[in-house]
Amino acid sequence: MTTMSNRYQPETTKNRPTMRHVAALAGVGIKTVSRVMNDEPGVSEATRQRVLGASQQLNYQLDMAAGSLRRAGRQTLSIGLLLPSVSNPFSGEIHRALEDALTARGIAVFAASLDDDPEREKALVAAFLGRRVDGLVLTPIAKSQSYVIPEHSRDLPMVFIDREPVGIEADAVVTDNAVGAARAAAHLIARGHTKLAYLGDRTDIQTARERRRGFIEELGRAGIPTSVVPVREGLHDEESARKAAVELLSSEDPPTAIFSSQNLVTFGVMRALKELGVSRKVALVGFDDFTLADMMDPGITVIAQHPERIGKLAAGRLLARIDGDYSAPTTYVVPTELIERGSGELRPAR
Amino acid sequence: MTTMSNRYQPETTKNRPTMRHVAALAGVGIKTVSRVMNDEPGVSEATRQRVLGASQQLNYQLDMAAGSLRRAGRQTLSIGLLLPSVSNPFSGEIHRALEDALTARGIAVFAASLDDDPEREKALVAAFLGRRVDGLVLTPIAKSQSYVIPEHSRDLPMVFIDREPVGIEADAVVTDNAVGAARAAAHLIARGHTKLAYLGDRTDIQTARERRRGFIEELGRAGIPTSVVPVREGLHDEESARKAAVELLSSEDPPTAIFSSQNLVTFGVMRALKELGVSRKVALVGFDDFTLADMMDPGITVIAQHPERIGKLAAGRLLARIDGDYSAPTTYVVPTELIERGSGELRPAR
DNA sequence: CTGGTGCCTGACAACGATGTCATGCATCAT
DNA sequence: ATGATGCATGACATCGTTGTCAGGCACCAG
Repeated sequence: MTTMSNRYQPETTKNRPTMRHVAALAGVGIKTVSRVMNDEPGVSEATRQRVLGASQQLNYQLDMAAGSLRRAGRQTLSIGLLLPSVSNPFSGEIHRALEDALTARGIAVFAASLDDDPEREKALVAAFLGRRVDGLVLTPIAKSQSYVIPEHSRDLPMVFIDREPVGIEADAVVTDNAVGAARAAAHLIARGHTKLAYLGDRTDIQTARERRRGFIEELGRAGIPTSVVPVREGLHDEESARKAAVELLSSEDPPTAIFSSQNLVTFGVMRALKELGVSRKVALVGFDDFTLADMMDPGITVIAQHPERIGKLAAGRLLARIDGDYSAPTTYVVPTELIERGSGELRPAR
Repeated sequence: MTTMSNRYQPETTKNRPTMRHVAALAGVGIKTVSRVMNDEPGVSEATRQRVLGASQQLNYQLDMAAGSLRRAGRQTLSIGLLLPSVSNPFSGEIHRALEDALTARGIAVFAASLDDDPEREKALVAAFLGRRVDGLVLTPIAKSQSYVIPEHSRDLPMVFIDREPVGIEADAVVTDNAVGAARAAAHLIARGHTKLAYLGDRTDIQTARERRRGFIEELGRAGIPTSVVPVREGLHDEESARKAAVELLSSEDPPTAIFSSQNLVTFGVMRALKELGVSRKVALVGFDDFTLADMMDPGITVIAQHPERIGKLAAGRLLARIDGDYSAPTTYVVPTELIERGSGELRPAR
């Protein structure tokens, strides 16, 4: 019987109410509803209240996707964030700092993990782009980021974090890896060490290479022959690092100090030192801080990064680009901090 | 002169190419482009190749938001995830497990932190809803989640994690808090302890209350008068936990075993024990596992939760709901695991 | 009373895509 | 030759919203 009568009564249906439903209930045009929902001027207070009432009654909510389809500038108020892994504490800190800066502006964050997989990097970026994000914050892992050049030249805001991109000129926020590693070396040398060893991550990771470079160069500056310095690389997990450290420490001329380029490697070295009973004899400085480092015995001296600063800076750059900053791309370098806790202050046994 | 001629040449403009651009370049209708982009049948191979070529030349990418506006079911292939904090390792693990299950289906994840703020919970849920997510995974913190009833009754897939929702019947995936805490108590009692203490988080947190209940009830079952058991609550950070523990241990009749209900509390207790030099005298079992727990001296015995299982289960439920499972809401309980590392196996000093 | 000035308001097209449906063409059986 | 069949294709309406623009009404000055 009633063909049209209840067409706009979403309470009965399972469908979300739209502006038309609200407009019908309030007895106004949909454009007026749009004006009220967007706090635009030009609506009488009486009408405003009626619309607000109807919208609450129907539990109406603006569809941002539909809106941004038509709206000038087409912003979706969402950005894509690509991290090594969302379960990595370092990434988590960056994520959090970014989020804080962006939610203040009503921007939501798509987060995804790339697991050192270059293919995944491209696929996830494509997934973000398909969702029309207003910007990207990426930890690059693929050999080149030139695949995003088309988007970048269309002025899609884009900031790379932790590692600098290759094949594209874009903003980046990175840790001062080389300087941090050099500081670790200098710290150990100043404590009398001459037999230092470097234990590092896979060499295809830019930051790992930078850390090695900084460490080795500092040894060179101190006059230590760098060609004989033990360098063990390709360590990507705790166990391989532990083995490498045990091997090194059991050699005939073991190092008196170790620098580990990354958390998991540091953990592996700590295990090796404990296993061999030399935690208080062999010095250790690790790159990157970690929870409970001060509770170890001895406390672990580290070169601390500042993920929250990286996140905050990246968010700032991204927002500036979103707001129309067209200045030349820049790389921002966040300094590290050496935190003394004991393990790095051990002196070489005579 | 040429008014329309270069209207569809996005290479020259800063605008994203649309289907019309691709269609114009390939010399076909936009519906054909749509068919090709969506792998729909009914397109000759020759046409297909031509469209694919044009789309690659223009670097075209489907606009999912526009598509889902019209598409049946209106799926956006994105979900909202609300966590205590994205920088919290426990949350990170859940996030990661969820992501893995969802990206396999092409679903992207909006992640946000709520920082124990009930207002933020509502605001963030609203932000997700405005973006037309296909589902929600929420860690409830507000007193009641009845505010999402409208969405829930519109069949928006929704799974609560870590804590059960209040004021709404919906799927939930939680840790077996009471049983885990009881197991900790039983473990300590079996080692001869009769003077146990409980150090816990804020009592407005459901999981904290459950853990206390489980712990205390187990003491009761063992015949220990529960009214005199020291219970210190409202500890939300390391420092307050440390102070509480020092105070407790310095009292005239100190406990011989401590159960801490949460990581930060465990850390605080560890500090207190170390400070007072009783790490090897007072037993400790902490709820929730943490990195390097086995590297402490002694290793810290914990009731481990399984965040990855929670995430995986939650993802499974969400996908099932998205796929049209209309069965009654259920609460899934993930069991805990006691991991012996030393601190929980210490016996009371005679 | 008339014309001008604002303020509210809604009709309509458009955003970029997909669902529906009609059309054209080649192929095939009769 | 004729009608039926099936495939490939595109015109058009539509999704929920916003930009544009024109119309209506009240109010004021002359």
